[in-house]
Amino acid sequence: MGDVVFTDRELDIMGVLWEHGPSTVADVRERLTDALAYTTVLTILRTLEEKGHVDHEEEGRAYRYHALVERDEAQGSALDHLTKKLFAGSTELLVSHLVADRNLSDDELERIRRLLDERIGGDP
Amino acid sequence: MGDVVFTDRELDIMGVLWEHGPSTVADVRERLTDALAYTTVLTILRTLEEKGHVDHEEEGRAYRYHALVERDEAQGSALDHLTKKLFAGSTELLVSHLVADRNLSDDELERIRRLLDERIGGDP
DNA sequence: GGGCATCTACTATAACTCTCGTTGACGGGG
DNA sequence: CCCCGTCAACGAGAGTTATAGTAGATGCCC
Repeated sequence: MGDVVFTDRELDIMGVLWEHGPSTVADVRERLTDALAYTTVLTILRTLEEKGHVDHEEEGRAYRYHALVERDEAQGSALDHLTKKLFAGSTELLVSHLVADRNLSDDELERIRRLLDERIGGDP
Repeated sequence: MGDVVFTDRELDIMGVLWEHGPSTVADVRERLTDALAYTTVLTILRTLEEKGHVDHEEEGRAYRYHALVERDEAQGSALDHLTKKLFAGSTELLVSHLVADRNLSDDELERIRRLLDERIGGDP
Protein backbone atom coordinates (compact mmCIF):
# COMPACT_ATOMS: atom_id res chain seq x y z
CA MET A 1 0.00 0.00 0.00
CA GLY A 2 1.03 3.50 -0.66
CA ASP A 3 3.85 3.50 -3.08
CA VAL A 4 2.35 4.22 -6.42
CA VAL A 5 5.02 6.59 -7.55
CA PHE A 6 5.02 8.60 -10.73
CA THR A 7 7.61 10.87 -12.22
CA ASP A 8 6.54 14.30 -13.37
CA ARG A 9 6.25 13.33 -16.99
CA GLU A 10 4.39 10.21 -16.14
CA LEU A 11 1.92 12.29 -14.20
CA ASP A 12 1.31 14.50 -17.20
CA ILE A 13 0.36 11.45 -19.17
CA MET A 14 -1.63 9.76 -16.44
CA GLY A 15 -3.45 13.04 -16.14
CA VAL A 16 -4.66 12.74 -19.70
CA LEU A 17 -5.78 9.16 -19.20
CA TRP A 18 -7.62 10.06 -16.02
CA GLU A 19 -9.29 13.06 -17.51
CA HIS A 20 -10.19 11.77 -20.93
CA GLY A 21 -10.30 8.02 -20.45
CA PRO A 22 -8.62 5.40 -22.61
CA SER A 23 -6.58 7.05 -25.31
CA THR A 24 -4.25 6.23 -28.14
CA VAL A 25 -0.72 7.58 -28.19
CA ALA A 26 -1.76 10.27 -30.64
CA ASP A 27 -4.70 11.20 -28.42
CA VAL A 28 -2.48 11.60 -25.41
CA ARG A 29 0.08 13.54 -27.37
CA GLU A 30 -2.50 16.04 -28.54
CA ARG A 31 -3.82 16.63 -25.06
CA LEU A 32 -0.45 17.28 -23.48
CA THR A 33 0.40 20.90 -22.94
CA ASP A 34 4.09 20.32 -23.60
CA ALA A 35 4.97 19.42 -27.16
CA LEU A 36 6.60 16.02 -27.05
CA ALA A 37 7.58 13.78 -29.91
CA TYR A 38 5.28 10.91 -30.65
CA THR A 39 7.94 8.40 -29.69
CA THR A 40 8.51 10.15 -26.41
CA VAL A 41 4.90 9.72 -25.42
CA LEU A 42 4.95 6.14 -26.56
CA THR A 43 8.07 5.43 -24.54
CA ILE A 44 6.57 6.84 -21.39
CA LEU A 45 3.39 4.86 -21.90
CA ARG A 46 5.44 1.73 -22.31
CA THR A 47 7.33 2.49 -19.16
CA LEU A 48 4.06 3.02 -17.32
CA GLU A 49 2.82 -0.27 -18.65
CA GLU A 50 5.97 -2.01 -17.53
CA LYS A 51 5.42 -0.62 -14.06
CA GLY A 52 1.86 -1.89 -14.13
CA HIS A 53 0.22 1.52 -14.01
CA VAL A 54 -1.49 1.35 -17.40
CA ASP A 55 -2.54 -1.32 -19.84
CA HIS A 56 -3.56 -1.30 -23.50
CA GLU A 57 -5.70 -3.03 -26.07
CA GLU A 58 -5.17 -3.08 -29.76
CA GLU A 59 -7.53 -0.98 -31.78
CA GLY A 60 -6.92 -1.39 -35.46
CA ARG A 61 -3.25 -0.77 -35.93
CA ALA A 62 -2.99 1.36 -32.84
CA TYR A 63 -2.99 0.76 -29.11
CA ARG A 64 -5.45 2.31 -26.77
CA TYR A 65 -4.03 2.83 -23.30
CA HIS A 66 -5.98 3.03 -20.10
CA ALA A 67 -5.03 3.70 -16.50
CA LEU A 68 -4.87 0.79 -14.09
CA VAL A 69 -4.33 3.08 -11.15
CA GLU A 70 -7.05 5.46 -10.12
CA ARG A 71 -6.27 9.10 -9.74
CA ASP A 72 -7.54 8.84 -6.24
CA GLU A 73 -4.98 6.26 -5.34
CA ALA A 74 -2.19 8.31 -6.80
CA GLN A 75 -3.38 11.33 -4.88
CA GLY A 76 -3.44 9.42 -1.64
CA SER A 77 -0.06 7.93 -2.23
CA ALA A 78 1.50 11.26 -3.08
CA LEU A 79 -0.05 12.92 -0.04
CA ASP A 80 1.18 10.10 2.13
CA HIS A 81 4.65 10.51 0.87
CA LEU A 82 4.63 14.26 1.22
CA THR A 83 3.23 14.10 4.71
CA LYS A 84 5.91 11.70 5.82
CA LYS A 85 8.82 13.41 4.19
CA LEU A 86 8.04 17.02 4.86
CA PHE A 87 5.39 17.29 7.54
CA ALA A 88 6.63 14.84 10.13
CA GLY A 89 3.75 12.53 9.29
CA SER A 90 1.15 15.00 10.45
CA THR A 91 -1.76 15.74 8.18
CA GLU A 92 -2.74 18.46 10.56
CA LEU A 93 0.54 20.28 10.00
CA LEU A 94 0.02 19.99 6.30
CA VAL A 95 -3.44 21.48 6.36
CA SER A 96 -2.25 24.08 8.77
CA HIS A 97 0.39 25.14 6.30
CA LEU A 98 -2.20 25.28 3.56
CA VAL A 99 -4.62 27.51 5.33
CA ALA A 100 -1.95 29.69 6.89
CA ASP A 101 0.58 30.31 4.15
CA ARG A 102 -1.52 30.17 1.09
CA ASN A 103 -3.84 32.87 0.01
CA LEU A 104 -7.02 30.96 -0.34
CA SER A 105 -10.12 32.90 -1.12
CA ASP A 106 -12.75 33.23 1.57
CA ASP A 107 -14.99 31.12 -0.58
CA GLU A 108 -12.48 28.35 -0.68
CA LEU A 109 -11.93 28.49 3.03
CA GLU A 110 -15.65 28.39 3.57
CA ARG A 111 -16.08 25.37 1.36
CA ILE A 112 -13.26 23.59 3.09
CA ARG A 113 -14.81 24.29 6.45
CA ARG A 114 -18.10 22.94 5.23
CA LEU A 115 -16.33 19.75 4.19
CA LEU A 116 -14.98 19.45 7.67
CA ASP A 117 -18.33 20.08 9.23
CA GLU A 118 -19.89 17.32 7.19
CA ARG A 119 -17.09 14.97 8.05
CA ILE A 120 -17.21 15.70 11.73
CA GLY A 121 -20.95 15.44 11.93
CA GLY A 122 -20.99 12.45 9.59
CA ASP A 123 -19.65 9.23 11.08
CA PRO A 124 -18.78 9.25 14.76
CA MET B 1 9.36 31.49 -6.43
CA GLY B 2 8.15 27.97 -6.03
CA ASP B 3 10.68 25.61 -7.39
CA VAL B 4 12.79 24.53 -4.49
CA VAL B 5 12.92 20.90 -5.40
CA PHE B 6 14.49 18.14 -3.38
CA THR B 7 14.94 14.48 -4.12
CA ASP B 8 13.87 11.98 -1.50
CA ARG B 9 17.34 11.49 -0.15
CA GLU B 10 17.99 15.18 -0.07
CA LEU B 11 14.84 15.59 1.95
CA ASP B 12 16.04 13.08 4.50
CA ILE B 13 19.13 15.15 5.00
CA MET B 14 17.42 18.52 4.93
CA GLY B 15 15.09 17.08 7.52
CA VAL B 16 17.99 16.57 9.88
CA LEU B 17 19.29 20.08 9.31
CA TRP B 18 15.85 21.56 9.86
CA GLU B 19 15.18 19.57 12.96
CA HIS B 20 18.54 19.71 14.65
CA GLY B 21 20.14 22.79 13.19
CA PRO B 22 23.62 23.12 11.72
CA SER B 23 25.34 19.76 11.73
CA THR B 24 28.52 18.10 10.64
CA VAL B 25 28.47 15.23 8.21
CA ALA B 26 28.87 12.78 11.06
CA ASP B 27 26.00 14.45 12.95
CA VAL B 28 23.70 14.12 9.99
CA ARG B 29 24.75 10.57 9.36
CA GLU B 30 23.94 9.55 12.91
CA ARG B 31 20.50 11.09 12.80
CA LEU B 32 19.45 9.44 9.56
CA THR B 33 17.21 6.44 9.94
CA ASP B 34 18.71 4.72 6.90
CA ALA B 35 22.30 3.61 7.28
CA LEU B 36 24.31 5.40 4.65
CA ALA B 37 28.06 5.51 4.20
CA TYR B 38 29.79 8.60 5.43
CA THR B 39 30.83 9.54 1.92
CA THR B 40 27.29 9.15 0.67
CA VAL B 41 26.03 11.70 3.14
CA LEU B 42 28.88 14.00 2.28
CA THR B 43 28.17 13.70 -1.42
CA ILE B 44 24.53 14.60 -0.95
CA LEU B 45 25.44 17.57 1.20
CA ARG B 46 27.82 18.76 -1.48
CA THR B 47 25.13 18.39 -4.07
CA LEU B 48 22.77 20.38 -1.91
CA GLU B 49 25.40 23.04 -1.51
CA GLU B 50 25.96 23.17 -5.25
CA LYS B 51 22.26 23.73 -5.69
CA GLY B 52 22.37 26.51 -3.14
CA HIS B 53 20.15 24.81 -0.59
CA VAL B 54 22.74 24.53 2.16
CA ASP B 55 26.01 26.19 3.09
CA HIS B 56 28.82 25.29 5.44
CA GLU B 57 31.48 26.74 7.66
CA GLU B 58 34.65 25.09 8.70
CA GLU B 59 34.80 23.95 12.26
CA GLY B 60 38.16 22.56 13.12
CA ARG B 61 38.88 20.04 10.44
CA ALA B 62 35.23 19.42 9.73
CA TYR B 63 32.45 21.30 7.99
CA ARG B 64 29.27 22.26 9.67
CA TYR B 65 26.38 22.45 7.24
CA HIS B 66 23.27 24.52 7.65
CA ALA B 67 20.12 24.90 5.61
CA LEU B 68 19.70 27.96 3.44
CA VAL B 69 16.14 27.04 2.59
CA GLU B 70 13.54 27.04 5.30
CA ARG B 71 11.43 23.98 5.80
CA ASP B 72 8.43 26.18 5.32
CA GLU B 73 9.52 27.15 1.86
CA ALA B 74 10.13 23.57 0.89
CA GLN B 75 6.72 22.62 2.19
CA GLY B 76 5.04 25.34 0.19
CA SER B 77 6.91 24.47 -2.92
CA ALA B 78 6.12 20.78 -2.63
CA LEU B 79 2.46 21.48 -1.98
CA ASP B 80 2.35 23.78 -4.96
CA HIS B 81 3.79 21.16 -7.17
CA LEU B 82 1.51 18.44 -5.89
CA THR B 83 -1.55 20.62 -6.22
CA LYS B 84 -0.74 21.45 -9.81
CA LYS B 85 0.21 17.98 -10.91
CA LEU B 86 -2.39 15.89 -9.18
CA PHE B 87 -5.22 18.11 -7.98
CA ALA B 88 -5.86 20.29 -10.99
CA GLY B 89 -4.43 23.25 -9.15
CA SER B 90 -7.15 23.18 -6.54
CA THR B 91 -6.16 23.32 -2.90
CA GLU B 92 -9.75 22.68 -2.06
CA LEU B 93 -9.69 19.34 -3.87
CA LEU B 94 -6.55 18.44 -2.01
CA VAL B 95 -7.99 19.18 1.39
CA SER B 96 -11.17 17.47 0.38
CA HIS B 97 -9.22 14.33 -0.39
CA LEU B 98 -7.48 14.58 2.95
CA VAL B 99 -10.58 14.86 5.06
CA ALA B 100 -12.53 12.35 3.03
CA ASP B 101 -10.15 9.50 2.32
CA ARG B 102 -7.92 9.63 5.29
CA ASN B 103 -8.90 8.43 8.69
CA LEU B 104 -8.14 11.47 10.75
CA SER B 105 -9.08 11.37 14.37
CA ASP B 106 -11.93 13.55 15.55
CA ASP B 107 -9.40 15.54 17.49
CA GLU B 108 -7.40 16.26 14.41
CA LEU B 109 -10.45 17.24 12.45
CA GLU B 110 -11.49 19.55 15.27
CA ARG B 111 -8.11 21.21 15.40
CA ILE B 112 -8.11 21.69 11.67
CA ARG B 113 -11.53 23.26 11.82
CA ARG B 114 -10.34 25.58 14.53
CA LEU B 115 -7.49 26.65 12.29
CA LEU B 116 -9.98 27.47 9.61
CA ASP B 117 -12.18 29.38 11.98
CA GLU B 118 -9.29 31.53 13.06
CA ARG B 119 -8.25 32.11 9.52
CA ILE B 120 -11.69 33.02 8.34
CA GLY B 121 -12.37 35.26 11.27
CA GLY B 122 -8.87 36.68 11.14
CA ASP B 123 -8.32 39.00 8.18
CA PRO B 124 -11.36 39.91 6.15
C1' DG C 1 57.57 11.22 15.51
C1' DG C 2 54.87 7.26 13.83
C1' DG C 3 50.65 5.41 13.22
C1' DC C 4 45.61 5.50 13.61
C1' DA C 5 41.36 7.90 13.04
C1' DT C 6 38.80 11.37 10.76
C1' DC C 7 37.90 14.54 7.39
C1' DT C 8 37.18 16.35 2.57
C1' DA C 9 38.04 15.80 -2.51
C1' DC C 10 37.77 13.12 -6.36
C1' DT C 11 36.13 9.37 -9.05
C1' DA C 12 33.07 5.74 -10.32
C1' DT C 13 29.14 3.09 -11.35
C1' DA C 14 24.55 1.46 -11.71
C1' DA C 15 19.90 2.76 -12.14
C1' DC C 16 16.55 5.74 -13.70
C1' DT C 17 14.52 9.73 -16.41
C1' DC C 18 13.71 12.16 -20.46
C1' DT C 19 13.93 12.76 -25.02
C1' DC C 20 13.89 11.32 -29.61
C1' DG C 21 15.72 9.03 -34.14
C1' DT C 22 15.61 5.02 -36.92
C1' DT C 23 13.58 0.96 -38.52
C1' DG C 24 10.38 -2.03 -40.20
C1' DA C 25 5.44 -3.25 -40.64
C1' DC C 26 1.19 -2.15 -42.67
C1' DG C 27 -2.72 -0.34 -44.71
C1' DG C 28 -5.10 3.16 -47.80
C1' DG C 29 -5.17 6.43 -51.85
C1' DG C 30 -4.27 7.23 -56.36
C1' DC D 1 0.76 -1.89 -57.50
C1' DC D 2 3.43 1.54 -55.47
C1' DC D 3 4.06 5.27 -52.43
C1' DC D 4 2.96 7.82 -48.27
C1' DG D 5 1.52 8.30 -43.77
C1' DT D 6 0.95 6.14 -39.33
C1' DC D 7 2.11 2.85 -35.99
C1' DA D 8 4.94 0.18 -32.47
C1' DA D 9 9.64 -1.71 -31.45
C1' DC D 10 14.20 -0.84 -30.54
C1' DG D 11 18.14 1.70 -29.45
C1' DA D 12 20.57 5.41 -27.82
C1' DG D 13 22.46 9.36 -25.49
C1' DA D 14 22.42 13.15 -22.19
C1' DG D 15 21.26 14.22 -17.59
C1' DT D 16 20.16 13.07 -12.71
C1' DT D 17 20.05 10.29 -8.51
C1' DA D 18 21.95 7.22 -5.23
C1' DT D 19 25.62 5.03 -3.32
C1' DA D 20 30.17 4.41 -2.09
C1' DG D 21 35.39 3.50 -2.70
C1' DT D 22 39.97 5.48 -2.81
C1' DA D 23 43.22 9.04 -2.05
C1' DG D 24 45.37 12.45 0.34
C1' DA D 25 45.52 15.82 4.24
C1' DT D 26 45.67 16.47 9.12
C1' DG D 27 45.51 16.18 13.82
C1' DC D 28 45.88 13.35 18.13
C1' DC D 29 47.69 9.68 21.13
C1' DC D 30 51.50 7.22 22.92
